[in-house]
Amino acid sequence: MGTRLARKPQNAYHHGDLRDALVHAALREAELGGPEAISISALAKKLRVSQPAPYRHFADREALLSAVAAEAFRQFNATLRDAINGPSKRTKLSRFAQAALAFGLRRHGIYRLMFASRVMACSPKDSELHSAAMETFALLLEALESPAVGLLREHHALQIWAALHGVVMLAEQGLLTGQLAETTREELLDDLVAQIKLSLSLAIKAAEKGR
Amino acid sequence: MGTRLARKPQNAYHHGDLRDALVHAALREAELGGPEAISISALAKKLRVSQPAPYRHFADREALLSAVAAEAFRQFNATLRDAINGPSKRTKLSRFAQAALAFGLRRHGIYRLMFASRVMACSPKDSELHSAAMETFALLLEALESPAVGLLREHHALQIWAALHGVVMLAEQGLLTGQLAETTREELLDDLVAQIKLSLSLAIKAAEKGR
DNA sequence: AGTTAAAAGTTATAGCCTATCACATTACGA
DNA sequence: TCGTAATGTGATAGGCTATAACTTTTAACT
Repeated sequence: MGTRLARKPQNAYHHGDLRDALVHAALREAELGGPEAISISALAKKLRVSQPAPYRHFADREALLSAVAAEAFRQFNATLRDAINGPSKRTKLSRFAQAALAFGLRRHGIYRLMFASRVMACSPKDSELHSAAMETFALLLEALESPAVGLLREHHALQIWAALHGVVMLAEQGLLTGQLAETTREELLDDLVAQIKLSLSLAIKAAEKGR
Repeated sequence: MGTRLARKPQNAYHHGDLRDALVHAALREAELGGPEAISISALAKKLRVSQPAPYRHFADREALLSAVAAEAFRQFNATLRDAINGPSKRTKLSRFAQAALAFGLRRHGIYRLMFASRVMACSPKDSELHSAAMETFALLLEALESPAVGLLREHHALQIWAALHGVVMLAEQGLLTGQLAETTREELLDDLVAQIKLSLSLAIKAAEKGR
């Protein structure tokens, strides 16, 4: 599927499915250059459409970025779901972590777009972006496989989430390239998961003793 | 010190210290709007200088951002150093973590600039930016107060660094505002520090047993 | 089927931004 | 003191976002 053709009308005037075509073309751009590589006018040119046409579908550039980020989150979620459900000797959480790291490094332009804070911060709670991101969190909770409930469970999920995100961000910036080789990254992650699992079990024991 | 005046020449033609003035004015802009709020021409206007003048001091916008990020790292480092050396009942590491989180949240525009990956990735190893960031890492190592040596020490430092960075990033994006209140953040951090300390001591014991 | 309003696309244009060119002025070392 | 490097200026090219006014389809209602 090369140029993402229109569905019904091949007539010159109406593109047919410009909105979708824009999102996917933008995703391809971001793949390499990150969010700042997305230019509305460049996309219009590439899709053989007049420069202001995209504004029929998106209020402004931010709105497009938001839609692209939402799509990226959906792909991210699909990957994570596969990792969780797929077979492995390791724990679900470990598979989740490795998959997230791999996604973040392999598709780092997109990953950066997903977490470009303005996009997340400016989009309202009911947006598709927000709900897609929430689903990611739900997947993490699922991967956690913890008997803990309520706040404790969420608390630990957040810790893992933060640590994971931090590793990806640092790895992308080459801050992990000091004396530490690339192989260290996966090791680092496994350590991290093991460590959090440990402290999680300790916390649960403490909580049980408490009540 | 309002407008960051020239040092010697008050004559209209030469500004005197335009480079420095640009960096600090840009830092003020980024304080609110992050890296994307920095516009060379806007800065030139604000400093009463012609629009192309900044290009005498910076090859392009990226170069300016890089210099600004370096200055931001220096301020970050100063804050962290104070936190480490200052008095507190808590551990050095805890103080370090709390200070880093506070900086990241209070000055989140700047923090985002510091870790805007293109800036870091594109700047060469010998740049002032890179060395400033390395000093941050050195401070973390100092705060760690661990008897561990070599790779193990660095390994744990990286884990903390990543987790900390992750928490800041997530907090900035409001991803921590679900059911979890703001007070949870500090708690989260302390848990995180405690947990890492724990696993660190375990790892050291294991290493000692190993040799 | 015919009319009409909404949806989706077009050309033209304004305004901001980056960046480069050629030229002017000042600072400072030989 | 003389000249060159450093620093600043006006002019200009080109890209991008965004809006306005106009045109062409689509499809919805009678």
